[in-house]
Amino acid sequence: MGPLGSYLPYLLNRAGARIATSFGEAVRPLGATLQIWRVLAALRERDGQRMGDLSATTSIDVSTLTRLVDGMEKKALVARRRDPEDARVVVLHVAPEGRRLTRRLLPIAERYEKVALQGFNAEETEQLKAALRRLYVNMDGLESPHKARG
Amino acid sequence: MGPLGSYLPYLLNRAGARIATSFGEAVRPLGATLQIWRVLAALRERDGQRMGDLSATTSIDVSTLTRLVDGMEKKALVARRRDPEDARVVVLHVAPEGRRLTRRLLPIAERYEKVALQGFNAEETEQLKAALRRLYVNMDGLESPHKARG
DNA sequence: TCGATATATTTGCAAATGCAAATATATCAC
DNA sequence: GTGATATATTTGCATTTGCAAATATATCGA
Repeated sequence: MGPLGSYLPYLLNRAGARIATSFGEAVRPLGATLQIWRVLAALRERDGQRMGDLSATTSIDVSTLTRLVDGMEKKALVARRRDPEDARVVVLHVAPEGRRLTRRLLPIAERYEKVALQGFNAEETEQLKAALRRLYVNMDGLESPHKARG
Repeated sequence: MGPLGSYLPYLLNRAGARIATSFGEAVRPLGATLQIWRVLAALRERDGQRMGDLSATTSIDVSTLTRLVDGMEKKALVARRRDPEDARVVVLHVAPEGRRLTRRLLPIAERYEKVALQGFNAEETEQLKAALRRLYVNMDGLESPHKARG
């Protein structure tokens, strides 16, 4: 077995952590964080998601999400609404302030995409993304049984 | 722009976080953590590294590393030694208990490598690893100026 | 040798995280 | 309808994290 730098988990986690940290720094001046961006991006895709759905699509733990949304509500980025169909459910809607912030975050996200993938052509990019999705799914086989995720 | 799941930072960070968490769970029964494994793997590659070097090769912040090493010393996995050449420097050496643990962790690491890369052939695997290294380096271009890393 | 500056590590502290327990509501069996 | 069980969210709490300040040692220049 080779050095640490040849292990996939290391390479993957290292790259993932770095891009996350770096992105976080980039959006801080706008009063945002990586997690806020994820929630906004998820809601942009489909507004009015419930906490549980958001947790799944953003990969943010529900308990963390609760507190994150607390903060986002205070900033008027989103609004919680009780689902009238099922009062256990809370659905989240983007507020005007949230849409405004999303518009400002999008170019940053695009820039990150571009810089991170510098030197990758379209095919390589798609291959990489496909590999990352595949890998994520492969990990199902290792997840502890009781808390498998979507 | 597409949904969250088409953004590279998201895909990357998600996969990286998942493999890290999962690996962490797998080694917990042995009293280890992902970070402990990283330090041991780094020392296995080269024993007697200084804190700063270890921080760089493992991507663990030095302050975190200090506390991590505190714990590892208590478990007799490693031993700190003051460098006689330069008393500012602390070098870390694996202890017998640490070697023993490393031997038990190696097969787990190999298994993770295998399962995560299920369905990837040798070429695809190398492509992915190369892409992750390249990506990591690309991020240099976005890092905030004052704290660039090796 | 003394002071100034540089480098290496540790400590202080506050924020983020995630598990488990608590709470709230729903649904099912009877 | 009532109690038991299931589902959704929040809260409690302990751990992890990383930045910034503090400490320790080294080196350089006068």
